[in-house]
Amino acid sequence: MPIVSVTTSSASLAELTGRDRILQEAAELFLTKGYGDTSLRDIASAVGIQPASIYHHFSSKEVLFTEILRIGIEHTTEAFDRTNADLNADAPPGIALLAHVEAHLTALFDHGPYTAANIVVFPVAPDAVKAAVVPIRDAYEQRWDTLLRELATSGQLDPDLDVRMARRIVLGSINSTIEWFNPTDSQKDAQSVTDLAKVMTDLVWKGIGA
Amino acid sequence: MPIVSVTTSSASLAELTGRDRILQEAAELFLTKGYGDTSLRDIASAVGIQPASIYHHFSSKEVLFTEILRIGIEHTTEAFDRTNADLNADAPPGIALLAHVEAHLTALFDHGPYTAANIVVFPVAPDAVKAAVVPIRDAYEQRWDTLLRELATSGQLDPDLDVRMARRIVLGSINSTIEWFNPTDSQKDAQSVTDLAKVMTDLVWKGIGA
DNA sequence: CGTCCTACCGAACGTTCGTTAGGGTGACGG
DNA sequence: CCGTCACCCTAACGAACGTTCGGTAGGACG
Repeated sequence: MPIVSVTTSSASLAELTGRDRILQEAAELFLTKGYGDTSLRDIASAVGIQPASIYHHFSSKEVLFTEILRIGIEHTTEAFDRTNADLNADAPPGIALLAHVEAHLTALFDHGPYTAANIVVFPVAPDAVKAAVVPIRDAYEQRWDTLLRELATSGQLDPDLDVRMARRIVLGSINSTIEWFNPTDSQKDAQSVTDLAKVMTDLVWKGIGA
Repeated sequence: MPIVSVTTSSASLAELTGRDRILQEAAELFLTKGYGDTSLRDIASAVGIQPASIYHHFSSKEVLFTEILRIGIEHTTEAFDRTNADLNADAPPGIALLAHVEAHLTALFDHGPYTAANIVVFPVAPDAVKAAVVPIRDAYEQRWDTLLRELATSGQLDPDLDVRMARRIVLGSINSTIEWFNPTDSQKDAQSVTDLAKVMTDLVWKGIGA
């Protein structure tokens, strides 16, 4: 059971109350304007409350931001574990990678600002926030290390690539898609997250060369 | 001739004077703490001058930051063009990609904060800064589009991958290395930028699958 | 009815912010 | 030798910042 309830992605903004509403609006603002340029007055006015009211739910701006990052990682970690549970034990290794890439990307685009903030804003976050979040990040990254190590020992991964470096490259590559991929613009470029996952898995697995 | 002189990477911090010194220190601070959490007083004290003195060289904080991003792109663009000029016309396509990946990565790690800020801080930069920088970014990205289109028309690129998307994936992948790669820590993990370029080129070209 | 507790408010606190005004000093060209 | 300019200074401005404090409306519970 999670320490803090996590808002489901299906809940619309207006349905949220109090604390969850603050988290949602704050996450969106932090993501677009960064930490330092987002004031508690910005957040409060987006929610429709007074700045002082935020302190009823969070003891400081840093704590609020840390909680946002934590929720984002929690979403992603749960998606990873769910995928692991769903995966057939004797599934081909390419399938396992694809499934986890898709799970990661789905978490990334479904829970929008929470997960995205971990990639976009975390690198320039205050040291105190970083320190609080790093352990949770590590736990998630170790899941990937385990996955990639299994692929390597089963001979399906280039042995010249050490696992930690491979994980960094793979996660870095798929994370970088948040800078340009938008699952909601269903224009002619129309691509679902599933399509993106396929493309990105192909990239890291087979490359783009013909 | 560039509008503004660009500091060479070999110049040490102490050698720089006035304006260049401000740019260097500001770039480092922006990169680590973000835009909003870096004050002009922070920058001034790092340089060893008074906050007001910055206004002799830059008309505002936004202009200073914009100039840093501009210099970073300029470095990268020049590295791209230099590589193009050096490349033998009949070089194999794999070599061309490798050369440009290496040029990009070298620019990324050689001119540290200037180029890195474009990846780390730009996404959360103030709108005015973004608007000023986007055109210069586009010019660089179009160089990559041209390169990838040449690889595609010569049949060496997966035809299912459209050029713009391929460019985003390739640049996103290699840019994401700044989050973890450090060329200066010559520990057992010792790897030069050249080594990294080789690995990243292999990734986007052939993938990590065995 | 009295007593909590949750969720919020209005007002203010001290601090820090980006920015401006105006002055000084040393190097250099006429 | 005088002006000009580059470069930096001190001092201060109003605005905005994170945060604190005392208070209040309303529901739950005895």
